[in-house]
Amino acid sequence: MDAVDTNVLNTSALAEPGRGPESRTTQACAALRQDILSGALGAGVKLKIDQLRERYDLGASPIREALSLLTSDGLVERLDQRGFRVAPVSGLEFRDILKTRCWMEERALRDSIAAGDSAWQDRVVLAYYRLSRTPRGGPEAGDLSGSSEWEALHKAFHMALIGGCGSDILIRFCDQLYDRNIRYRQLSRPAALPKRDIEAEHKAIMEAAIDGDADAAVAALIAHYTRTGGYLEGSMLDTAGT
Amino acid sequence: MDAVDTNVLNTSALAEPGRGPESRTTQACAALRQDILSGALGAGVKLKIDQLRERYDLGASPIREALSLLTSDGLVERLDQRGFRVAPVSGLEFRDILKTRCWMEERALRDSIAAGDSAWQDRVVLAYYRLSRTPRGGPEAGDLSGSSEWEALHKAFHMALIGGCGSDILIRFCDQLYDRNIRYRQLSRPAALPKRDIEAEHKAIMEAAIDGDADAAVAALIAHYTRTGGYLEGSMLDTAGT
DNA sequence: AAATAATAAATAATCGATATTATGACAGAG
DNA sequence: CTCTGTCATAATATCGATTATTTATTATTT
Repeated sequence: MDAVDTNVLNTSALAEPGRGPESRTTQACAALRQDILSGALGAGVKLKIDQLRERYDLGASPIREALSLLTSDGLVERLDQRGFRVAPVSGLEFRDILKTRCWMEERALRDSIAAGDSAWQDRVVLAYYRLSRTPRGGPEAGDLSGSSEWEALHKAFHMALIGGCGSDILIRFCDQLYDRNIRYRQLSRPAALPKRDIEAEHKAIMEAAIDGDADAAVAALIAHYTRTGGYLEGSMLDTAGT
Repeated sequence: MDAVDTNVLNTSALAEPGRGPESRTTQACAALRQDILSGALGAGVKLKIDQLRERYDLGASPIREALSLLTSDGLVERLDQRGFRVAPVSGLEFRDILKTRCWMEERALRDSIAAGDSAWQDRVVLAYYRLSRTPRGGPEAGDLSGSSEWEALHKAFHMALIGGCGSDILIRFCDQLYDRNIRYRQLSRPAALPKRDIEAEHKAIMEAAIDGDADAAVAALIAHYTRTGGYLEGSMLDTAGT
């Protein structure tokens, strides 16, 4: 029996020298994802092919294919015969994402802890360590590129936490929801950030998880999410731009 | 002038009836989904563009785009620079689907019952009624087209059950998993079917749900799924492509 | 003879151009 | 003054052909 690895589109900008040249479609997909998640392409914005063609210096085919790939991830909307646009945001969807995410990640985290795999523990610790020693480079720095490295490590940490649950499907769903959630965080970045000690929260989650204290780990994780959620909810504005 | 629009029943998430003509991409997507779910395109089979181009009498672009759309639903796998193939099956994945699906649908069903929306109840009753009076037309009939109508109604019934949960995200995930699961059912169709009274199981689920008895409804639903799962597990053969 | 390199065939990915469709302005009727 | 239908414009969706890459085959070398 071979463990079939399901397709993972979430390439975190890893350029491997030895194997495989990236197709233009893959490039376009990564670039578009990046720009949507970072907010460079705002919610609801119409994605005209020619415009994107010029922006990324690519042909129309790879662009279209990349947009198609992103639609099922909920980042792009496909209006039949009317082109593509960045998926719009709404308070309703945000609450749905938050709720579903908390619930799914709780399950995944509990399963991971229950499995108690030592390799999993190692990955969690390592991911935490990398994250903790990387400055966020957030609003005060203003540099998106520095911040994007932090973003990657942050995601890696959270994915490592749930990575031992044994369900590829659950992991993939959480991955999708993580990405969809990021956009909402970007919407009110300056407001919510400085007030909390996020690193301490991460540490609490990590330690409880490694200790095998599922209840504490889950509580810390949920608090981590809902707290962010609360901030965002306050400073959310429905920018349904056409 | 010769716009022959083959109106295909779109099992996908959002489809507005009465609206303009379908794009070729949408047609291709529906046709491919149908053929993959029905098993006409077996698991792991390589999906060569030219081959599909001839099969559906379409250009390469719509085909590629349709395949890209199906990728994120887990029905098609995209090997960078090496084309597409039907997602392979495995016992591991089957168990993952079954487990995750039971767990997610339990949640969705409980939420739907808790919400207690009367419009939701109506939809459930209606869906059940339609399903119950439609013959399965399964292995003995051998007619796939008749059976595909039953398939559509069966899915509609199960989606109606969880449709009142209030979470679009959860509904979509369940939808995806339902489709992914169908393929496994097709793999061992003759063996598992005749032994049970599936209609009675549906009735039990429906009645408990309408009565507001969440525990009973969930128990019946889970039994419904795991029973099928057990049969399949027995007659499963790992036809791994590579 | 086995392993490696070179070549040929097949197929995927991409581009440029065309046909189709939606969008928005405008004129004319009610 | 509002509504309705028509037409010009912009954008999408699609096709046919070209280019790049992988896979299979054959030839060459140790």
